Amino acid sequence: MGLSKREQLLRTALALFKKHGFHAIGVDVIAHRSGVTKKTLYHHFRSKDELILAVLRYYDERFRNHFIRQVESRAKTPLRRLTALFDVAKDWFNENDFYGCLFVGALGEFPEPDTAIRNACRESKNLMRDYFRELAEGAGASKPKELADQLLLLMEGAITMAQVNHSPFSAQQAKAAARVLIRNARSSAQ
Amino acid sequence: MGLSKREQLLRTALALFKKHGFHAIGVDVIAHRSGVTKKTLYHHFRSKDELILAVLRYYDERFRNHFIRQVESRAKTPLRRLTALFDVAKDWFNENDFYGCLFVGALGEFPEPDTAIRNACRESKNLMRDYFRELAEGAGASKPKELADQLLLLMEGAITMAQVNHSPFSAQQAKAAARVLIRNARSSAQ
DNA sequence: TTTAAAGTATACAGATCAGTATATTTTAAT
DNA sequence: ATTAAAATATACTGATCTGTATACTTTAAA
Repeated sequence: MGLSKREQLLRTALALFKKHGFHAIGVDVIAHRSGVTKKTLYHHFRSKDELILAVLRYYDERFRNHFIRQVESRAKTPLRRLTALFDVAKDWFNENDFYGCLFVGALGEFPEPDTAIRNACRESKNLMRDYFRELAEGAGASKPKELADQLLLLMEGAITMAQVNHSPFSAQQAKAAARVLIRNARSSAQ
Repeated sequence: MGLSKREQLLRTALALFKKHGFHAIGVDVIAHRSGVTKKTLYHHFRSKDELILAVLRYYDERFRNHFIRQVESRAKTPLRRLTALFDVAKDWFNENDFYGCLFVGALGEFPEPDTAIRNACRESKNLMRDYFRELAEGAGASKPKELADQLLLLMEGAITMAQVNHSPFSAQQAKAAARVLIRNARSSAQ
């Protein structure tokens, strides 16, 4: 047996939202392309907003897990992993279905503050930041939180510019900048 | 006499697109809130897409001019201006109608490559990058283009994180990182 | 003062939007 | 085999979407 209907709906909606955004995609096309009726969609999700939220959570966990796993397999020390972040990002930017950060897209389409959708986006970035901080500590940075936040800015900037230029080159630029920031943070540690 | 109808439409549409994005805002509400009929809207713009494009161009020129003017008035040497970029960004993040970068929002909603809308977004970022490069050269960086691109990554990252956290603090984090990158680029110049 | 452009008011077309209703069929566990 | 949940097919509501049509009025320049 294949995927559950719920999982099928989440996957289809994710692919469509990634490419076209949220308001441009209707529930009809999501149901149809999932091989499911609209009634079934509304059986699993009370509303389109709830589906969107479920998609964000679904994607958040899978993406971050995959990203971190890639980093961990590619480099074996916290110091090396700090730069490997940008190698993994480069692979991501090269994927066919890369259309920028889904969460940033959601923030741009749902302005109401303190809503479930916006909070999910912030939480996702926070969890990634936590991983950066863990690595920065392990790498012996003098102020690991500051270094992690700076590297996160480079990462987010690289994501944006990869989308703008339809090129993964920003990942290399960010990696070069990251090396400077890391060296600086470690030398001030002495 | 007040603004021309065309200008009024551009301003209204800009404010609405900035907050809600593009697909979530209909031409009816734009016309109505401009105090204009839909017929008049379609007299000035052939389609909604053309209105969107006009809004992007309108905003691009005004925003960049304003941004650069602020930088130039706040600091008087290229070196100081390189860090002043992030002070001006902080003011921007503090504005009531700050909802992230309009162009990044457009990229998230219009996936079709090589379209007028996407090209306008890329062009806008290119022009800002050119200004960064001009400053980096004037500041005596060893590789001014590289420094400028790195600072642009920090800037874009700061914009994203300001929206995520609804806080201008990312501007200060980016400024601190920028200082390190600038110092490094100037010391390797010797 | 004539005249053409720009504007208004209003309604409409045809499509699509989110979400619901009805009635039937499949599925899976007891 | 029975039964309840899950799914189907289909149609519908009422709203909203982009874009157009018709008929009338204002505006501003020649």
